[in-house]
Amino acid sequence: MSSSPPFINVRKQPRQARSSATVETILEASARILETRGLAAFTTNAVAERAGVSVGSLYQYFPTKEAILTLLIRRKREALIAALESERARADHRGLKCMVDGFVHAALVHQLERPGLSRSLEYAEATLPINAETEVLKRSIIVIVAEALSMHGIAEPQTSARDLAALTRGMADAGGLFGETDLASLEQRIRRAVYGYLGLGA
Amino acid sequence: MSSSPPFINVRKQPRQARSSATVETILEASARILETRGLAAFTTNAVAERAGVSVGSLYQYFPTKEAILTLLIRRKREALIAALESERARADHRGLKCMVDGFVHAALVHQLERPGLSRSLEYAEATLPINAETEVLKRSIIVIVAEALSMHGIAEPQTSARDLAALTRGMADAGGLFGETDLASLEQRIRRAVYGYLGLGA
DNA sequence: GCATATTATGAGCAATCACTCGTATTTCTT
DNA sequence: AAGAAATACGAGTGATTGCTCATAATATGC
Repeated sequence: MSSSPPFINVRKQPRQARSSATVETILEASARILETRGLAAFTTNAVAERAGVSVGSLYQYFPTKEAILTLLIRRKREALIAALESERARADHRGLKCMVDGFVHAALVHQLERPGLSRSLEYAEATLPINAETEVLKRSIIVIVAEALSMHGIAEPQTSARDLAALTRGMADAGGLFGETDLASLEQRIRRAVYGYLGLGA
Repeated sequence: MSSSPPFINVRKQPRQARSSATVETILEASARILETRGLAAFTTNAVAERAGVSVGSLYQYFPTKEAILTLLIRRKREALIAALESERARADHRGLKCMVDGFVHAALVHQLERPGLSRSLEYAEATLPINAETEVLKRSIIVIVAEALSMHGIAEPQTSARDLAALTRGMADAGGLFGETDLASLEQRIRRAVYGYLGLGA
């Protein structure tokens, strides 16, 4: 009954620089496999091989295959949360429109950085047994947007935040799948939909 | 060089009623597994067991596991195409808004009928090696909407059709995941976004 | 009723899966 | 330099995978 470990998904905490590097290598190899060949190709043997690391090393830091997925999801989420929060802070004294633009831009850049990876992690999360920690991060993304919307008098901020996130994700995903390169154009089209949803004039 | 078989995904054409029933049973069992337990649980043994059929029977009608997925995807696509086309036919003499409403409604009902199944098939299709036939169906969905938009003077009808489909799918998917029951409310929110995208007044 | 096609069966195969464990190597501490 | 701790290794485990094939059961045509 001593202190609980800070990371339930990591079997052993890296104490030397080289083991931290190993963990990062494993995570990046996993990400590459997920984005290029999808969840079906995501096997522990494949990850170890791609990372240039033995399976044994992999299992020293991750108790299960799913733990890798969970950590990847958490990191992605945290990155998006950071981006959204910096956007909210910057937009506090600006108008609703300007702030929404910032959110859309952050979400779009975030997702189109590695579209295939985002897609795989998204599906994995919907299929995986519900992870409390991941769920909290998911909620807090919505909460950040919802609070910002609420501050500008938008009705039903929670629902609106969920809808806008879903709308943006859907269009970004399709853009990634279609091989869209003109990010600015896609961004503008998303804004049109978002403005319409919020009842703002174009 | 005789006539090519009508279905490349079916190993043997059912000739008796009972074998057709077997094929349907296999498809429905696959759908249930996909929607309740996801792609990872979708194994041929699991499908056969759930269908109450032997693996051997399964492989008499489907050359590979992926062939089942392909057929499920094709059927879903064809159903949506039929719904959209009936909507287009009915809306020929109505306004743009009314027609768009019909499209949104059809797409939403189609996806929320079995949200988990839609999600799994969607991801499977993005991961599977590109299937020409499936790609054609995907395109024709966009074409149907694009032509309708074009007829009402919407600029960039192809891109707009893709965007609206993606937007609707994203919001519907999130609604399904969230367990949203009020279909009418979700439909109305989607319409707000769509109207905004198209530059129509609410 | 009999021959022939059609359909159904499931034990079992090779391949692959997630994961373990005994051992070797490297780094840290002193 | 030497012992201890941390890290890396990879052959090998049992389980599961996609799928085959020899055989049995059923339906159809005459």
